[in-house]
Amino acid sequence: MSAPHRPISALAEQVGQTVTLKGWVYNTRYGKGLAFVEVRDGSGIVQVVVSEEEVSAEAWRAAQDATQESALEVVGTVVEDKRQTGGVEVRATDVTLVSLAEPYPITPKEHGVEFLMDRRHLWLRSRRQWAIARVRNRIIMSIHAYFQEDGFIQMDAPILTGNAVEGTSTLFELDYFDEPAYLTQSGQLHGEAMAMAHGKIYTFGPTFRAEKSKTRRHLTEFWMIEPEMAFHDLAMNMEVAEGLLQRIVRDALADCADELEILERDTSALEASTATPYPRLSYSEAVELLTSEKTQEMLRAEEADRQREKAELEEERDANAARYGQAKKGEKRRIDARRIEIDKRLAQIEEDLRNLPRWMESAASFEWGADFGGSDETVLTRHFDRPIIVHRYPAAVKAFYMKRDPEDDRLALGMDVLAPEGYGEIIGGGERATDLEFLREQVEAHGLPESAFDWYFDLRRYGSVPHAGFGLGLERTISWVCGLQHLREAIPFPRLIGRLHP
RNA sequence: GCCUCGGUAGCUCAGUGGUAGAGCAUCCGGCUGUUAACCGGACGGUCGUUGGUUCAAAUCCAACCCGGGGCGCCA
Repeated sequence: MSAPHRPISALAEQVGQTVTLKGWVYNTRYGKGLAFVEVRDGSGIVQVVVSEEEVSAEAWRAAQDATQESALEVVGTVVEDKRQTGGVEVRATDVTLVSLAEPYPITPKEHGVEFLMDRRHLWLRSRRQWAIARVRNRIIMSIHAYFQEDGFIQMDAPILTGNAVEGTSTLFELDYFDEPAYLTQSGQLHGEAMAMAHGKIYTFGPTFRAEKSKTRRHLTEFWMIEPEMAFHDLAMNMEVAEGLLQRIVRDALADCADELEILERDTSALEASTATPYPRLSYSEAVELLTSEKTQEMLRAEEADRQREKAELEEERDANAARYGQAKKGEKRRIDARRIEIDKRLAQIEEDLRNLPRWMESAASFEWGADFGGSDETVLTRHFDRPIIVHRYPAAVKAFYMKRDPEDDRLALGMDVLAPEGYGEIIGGGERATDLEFLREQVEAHGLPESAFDWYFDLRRYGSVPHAGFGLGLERTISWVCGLQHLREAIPFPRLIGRLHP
């Protein structure tokens, strides 16, 4: 039986004690008679110092052999050292190699997206991916806590379904004992049935969309949280959504400070989202803001900002290039690294400069009745420092089950929550129609097969009540909180068009 | 489906018609405290594929394959 070992995250409380660590080699550095081995164990990373004079020949050999990601068992003394992250290091008295790793493909240097995605199973070990997974876990727990503490019951909607909910999205079709079946694109309709049994429920499960989207905001398989509440109207629905996001951000800021620092997240940008209320704009108000001179001014200012930043970066790049020839090696590496950064940022600025005129055009020419495009949503959110709730959309652009606004029949009581900083729609939902005849008409008008909805119509026959709910996209929420550039980092094994492996 | 950018060493990239390059990784040697350690050396290439232009193609042209980003759609 092997010795009991301690998690690295607990070492700070064990200064002066002898401990046993089990983990993997994250990085190594060597001096004469001295080896520095960074060990990670899933809970954290610590530097182990191995001195040739202080350990056996076998242990010294093991430290020399330890390639990146080799598995190790280390016995040593915890020593305070303020230079280290975590404030401690371990002075080894014994090192045993559990397994020697072959040359590891993911080095501590830069890698491209395709290379890393092909090795996603290994990439998960990297510090940044580790931090994202921990924030994901924190967010999941916050969601459960928020609902559980408020009397919601977690229930599961089926993943295999016989019909498309909204009739618009492209679904993954499969063969179900010679019948066509689909992977669910939403658990909402079943959620409504469960809410009529329990009052307040939420589902937490995978969702599938077969759209051939190639953007940083789309996955073909993602996780969605869908609360559904009986005796709730649109205003109450907004309060639930707002409270949920507030809880998620508060918990992440309170409990994931280290992770967000690893991710270099600007947490001050998240602070505003811990305070409610979040601004509520009706669709019509949003259209007014979108087409306003204020929006044009904001976008012009943004364009000028980009131009200025572009000029500054180009100047810095040229200055670096000029002194590159005489620079020493270490300096050259710094310049190279900085140039990669500058080039990346410049590419983004070029893209923004191409996009901004189109955004201005799209915003200015927007006409009441249309659905917002991605850029319109982004433009709207730039006026605010926290999520905004847009409600009462034209019925024509929303799903068949939405309740109409009693004060304006052109409108549906739907709502979208748009995250700040360009993260877009993270919540979509609304108040559901309660009238059987209205729903029948809508199903027909949308060209959907009435037979598929017989059970759904029953919910309006037997005790139909006002009710509402929404869907929260987990990965989009994680991306926002973590400040990610792409949704694919927010889930352990992302499924995208052209990506089913590993 | 459309638009756009890209594919050069294991990795990240430079190389715009004239003998294929750098840093890192790997291996060897050096250095008692390193933080993407550093210093010296070695190893490492059908320049995505096919065809064309040319005395000569990584470089120019065409088609195709693969990937990034954007639009539409949406969480």
